[in-house]
Amino acid sequence: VFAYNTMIRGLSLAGLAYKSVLLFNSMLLTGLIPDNHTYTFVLKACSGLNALIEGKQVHCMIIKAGILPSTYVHSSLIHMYANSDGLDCARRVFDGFPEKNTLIKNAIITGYLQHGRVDEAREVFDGTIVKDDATWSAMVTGYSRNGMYMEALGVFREATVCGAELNESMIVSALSACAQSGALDQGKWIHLYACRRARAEMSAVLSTALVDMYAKCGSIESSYEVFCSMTRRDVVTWTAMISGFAMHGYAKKSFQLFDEMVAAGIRPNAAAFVAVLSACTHVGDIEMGRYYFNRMKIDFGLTPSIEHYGCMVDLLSRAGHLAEAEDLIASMPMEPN
RNA sequence: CCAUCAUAAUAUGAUACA
Repeated sequence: VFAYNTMIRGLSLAGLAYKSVLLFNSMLLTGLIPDNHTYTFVLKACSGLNALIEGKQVHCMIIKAGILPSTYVHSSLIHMYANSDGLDCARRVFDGFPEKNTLIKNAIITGYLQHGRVDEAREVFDGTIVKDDATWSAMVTGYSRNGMYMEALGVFREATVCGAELNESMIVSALSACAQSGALDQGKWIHLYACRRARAEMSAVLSTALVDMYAKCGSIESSYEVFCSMTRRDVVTWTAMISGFAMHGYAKKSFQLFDEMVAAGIRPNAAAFVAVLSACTHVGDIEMGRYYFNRMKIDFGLTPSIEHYGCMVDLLSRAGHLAEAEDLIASMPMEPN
């Protein structure tokens, strides 16, 4: 059973959720009895596949096997239903769970937030007396993802007041809320807080959130300062900085950073190309636009997505090259949106 | 018999136009 569990989990972690479910199936055929671990892993694979029917089958097996209410198994069930568009079923699992603890509440709060049902999430959140860092973090992130930045920052402030430990996810989510709402002062405060709590260098994720926050709040200098202070940068960091300069109209700086990134051995992905193409659009540089659009295909073997075509159409149209823009739309392998 | 090792849930950054 242990070997199967490890493989079922491994396959779904490796993005092979389909094989993971198949392996679960062959495990059953051998006559082995799955344990609680097995159920959580295969449910996670079902979540990743949006496999509601298979998930329900597993749920039935859990019931028939007489599995007692278990935080892990039932959190996984809630997660699976929420992910597979079965929020009502998720609620029923939640309601049927006795002695609701923090973990099980976190699962249903997250489920509601994924579907934009913030009021219901808030209700459970308020009813959660013992909140752990995931509870706070889920609520901040959920509000932020649903465009309710003030509410997100409100919950963040509440967490600080309650003396809850602010973990990195929560700080990153709060910074994202500042970025999207232009709350520079609040962002600066969080920056100071993050500096104080950091024992070593901040993680790339946190620093990137700062780079993004300063850029979007109009403070490109501070953004670049944070960027320069970093010793490790991944493709997301570079992309945040490139789009920061693009938004402020410093296209040359964006191009320069793009080249530096490639020289540093970081492979640009689709998002990096959107960023550099948007730099072209903001200054109307058709030549550079064509250059990067071609490099993307030829040098990096990336297939342009609808966003890339969108950037090019935007760029060409603004410069009055309407016929070329129209031809490009006609040449797209996908339906224009 | 002892020692050692492996498997649990939820949250977290970038991307044009609008």
